[in-house]
Amino acid sequence: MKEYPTDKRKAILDAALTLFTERGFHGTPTSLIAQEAGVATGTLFHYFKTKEELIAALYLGIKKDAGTVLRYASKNEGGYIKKLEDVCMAYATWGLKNPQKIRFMQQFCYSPFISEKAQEEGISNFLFLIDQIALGIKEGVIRDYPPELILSIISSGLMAAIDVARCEKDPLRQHEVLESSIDLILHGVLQK
Amino acid sequence: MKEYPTDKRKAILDAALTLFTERGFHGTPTSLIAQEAGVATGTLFHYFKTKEELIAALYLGIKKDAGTVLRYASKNEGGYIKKLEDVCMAYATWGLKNPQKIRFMQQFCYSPFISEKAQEEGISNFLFLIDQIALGIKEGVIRDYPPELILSIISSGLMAAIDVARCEKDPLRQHEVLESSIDLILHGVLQK
Amino acid sequence: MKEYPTDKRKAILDAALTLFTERGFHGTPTSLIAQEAGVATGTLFHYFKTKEELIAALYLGIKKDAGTVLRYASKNEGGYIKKLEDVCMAYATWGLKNPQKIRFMQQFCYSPFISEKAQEEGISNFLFLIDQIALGIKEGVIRDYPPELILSIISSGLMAAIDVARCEKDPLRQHEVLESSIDLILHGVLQK
Amino acid sequence: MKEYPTDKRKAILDAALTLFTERGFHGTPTSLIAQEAGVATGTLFHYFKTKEELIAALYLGIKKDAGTVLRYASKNEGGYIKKLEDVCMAYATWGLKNPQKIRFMQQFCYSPFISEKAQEEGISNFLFLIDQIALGIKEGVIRDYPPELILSIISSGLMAAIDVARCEKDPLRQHEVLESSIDLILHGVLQK
DNA sequence: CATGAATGAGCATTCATTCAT
DNA sequence: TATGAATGAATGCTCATTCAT
Repeated sequence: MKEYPTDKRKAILDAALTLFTERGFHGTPTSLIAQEAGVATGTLFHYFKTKEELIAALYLGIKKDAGTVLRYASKNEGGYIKKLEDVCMAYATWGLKNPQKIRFMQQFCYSPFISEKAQEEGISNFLFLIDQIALGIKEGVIRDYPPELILSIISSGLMAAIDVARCEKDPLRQHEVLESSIDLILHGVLQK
Repeated sequence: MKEYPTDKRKAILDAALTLFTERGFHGTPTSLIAQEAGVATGTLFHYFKTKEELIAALYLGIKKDAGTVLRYASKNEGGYIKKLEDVCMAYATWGLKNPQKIRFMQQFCYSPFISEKAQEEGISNFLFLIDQIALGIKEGVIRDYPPELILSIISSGLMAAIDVARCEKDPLRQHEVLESSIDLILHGVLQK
Repeated sequence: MKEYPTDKRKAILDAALTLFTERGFHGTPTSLIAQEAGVATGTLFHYFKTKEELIAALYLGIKKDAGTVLRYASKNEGGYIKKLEDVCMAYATWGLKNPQKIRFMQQFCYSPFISEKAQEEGISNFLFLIDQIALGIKEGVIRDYPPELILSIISSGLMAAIDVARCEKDPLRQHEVLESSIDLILHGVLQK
Repeated sequence: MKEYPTDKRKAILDAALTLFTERGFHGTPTSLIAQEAGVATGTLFHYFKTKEELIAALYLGIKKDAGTVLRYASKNEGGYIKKLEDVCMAYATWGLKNPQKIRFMQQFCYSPFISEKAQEEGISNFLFLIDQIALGIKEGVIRDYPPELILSIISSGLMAAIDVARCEKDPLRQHEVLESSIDLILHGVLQK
């Protein structure tokens, strides 16, 4: 399905992202979103039939963003391990630069506000990583454990890493934290 | 009846835990909590001045629970590594057996509903682990990285492990998943 | 300040005035006001952010009403004393014809429900009378006492007069009471 | 009916007076009154069956207080006019020294919270003044107007005077204001 | 497409009052 | 007498959503 991004539609999504991360889903009235976006309350419901639909759209957009980053990074040159590291670093860096998006995902990935359909649709962006990991196992580069488990552990580790890195002010130190984290995480996952 | 004087406070907390995890914070009216707990709505506010205070009490109680489990496990016999494994397994097992408590923490640890004070108070139960990890580093058993980072990665990994394990029906399989996870996580953290 | 009197806004104010005087501020639920005004509860809060704001609006509106009556009467032809009598009679007559507005002011002028700001804003409508009294003193028509004190005594006397007059059924008798009262009050204030 | 004032009963009345004048009737929960009085919530309802009964008791007590002051002053030596002045000054002075009681009466004399019965019972303390005024008229000392009207104007004038006097800090100035006021008020009421 | 006034169900919280102890 | 935990009806206010313009 194609989307026709309008100024207003984007303004609403942007305002919603900021407000949701600052105040939570239920702490953010649609009227406030509309106001911050500079549109009328009715307009919001013109673009999104429901508040939940707005949430879902935001969720899927962010997941797609993240997926794009991952896919792009996985096309880098280099051996399997190098590529795996690059993918992790790309994801972590993206998360560090988009704190609102990360916070949004952290806040809502477990919440009942995200419908199952949206949940699954969001996950679909990451399924290709499962295949990559399965390949790594077959090639003897990655330890032989269920690929889904490995992916889960890696991604949750990266989320934690982003949180820790965000506590640092200095960008250099932030990068160091991410590198350390990726070393710690992958060291547990790789053979040898 | 007389032997077990109704602990209304506990009944409220229990009902709240179940309902919050099922329906989310804002999806759960206080009236419903009171009803499920078998008390009047006013009674709820007699024990908890505010809905938020109820949340905080729940949060802290669960954190304390988890802390107790950890502390108890860390007194086991055995070498440093064995103890670390035991602690991880104890925590993961507790999480698996208390899915509501884990879900609650997952849902609310990032949410704005938890005040900073409660947040910090909750974390305090885990600070002793930082010291343990620092000790491990000094003894050359654990890789030389910031202890806070290591703790973050371990605990987020365990949370992910619990999620994956919960997808399995067979308790044996569940245990296997936890063991695999702990292997994956600690392998990255330990020397050699 | 501009006002945009809407049908609904006015209906709410009218209903509130009646109900507040009949049942008191706290004895009047906003839901009842809305119902009597023929609007939804939400509509009331669309026009008045708060129940207190509704009160304040009512209070200021009535004060403004009264001020208008006074200013209009003070433009009458005639000597100073005649004008003073006219102003008093105009005010008392207005009060007698608008019993709800008078009762409202009596009930709420001392109450903590009226914010200080509203209080002062309300009084501002009457400040010009102070100047008039000061002028009378300078011209030797009014006895030499603090103008504020004289105004206080006159206006409280008029309020009492209205109360007494209201006990009469016959409009003629009511008017007589007012004339008697004004005679009694001004006789104490005027020279000679 | 006799009253058996207990420590607690008095403590409750005192606390109630202070709180009612500070926060209004409905702004003052019985629980707060009990707390300030240093008794349990149940105890308040032991002495006063109802919050309204407490109000009424307070109201009648204050009215009785005021009545006592008036009766006492009306027994002074001196001619009719001197006695009238004394009574007015005694009342005004009492009001100035008991601001809470005055404020309470101002707040509640028009409010629907005071039952008619209590209202009438309260007024009964002042009926003897009507007779006094009627006597004054018969003797040609007071102008020939309805005694109830004259009493209303005098007492409302005194209330206004108290309000104005309370704005002064210096007790001497306060007394001056009261004397001025009584002069202004009675000058309008007395013959020649 | 855009608006924003209007809606009314729903919710957190309060508080007078009761009653078992 | 005195207590204070318990009650639950009542209330101010919110907010997602609609719809006439």
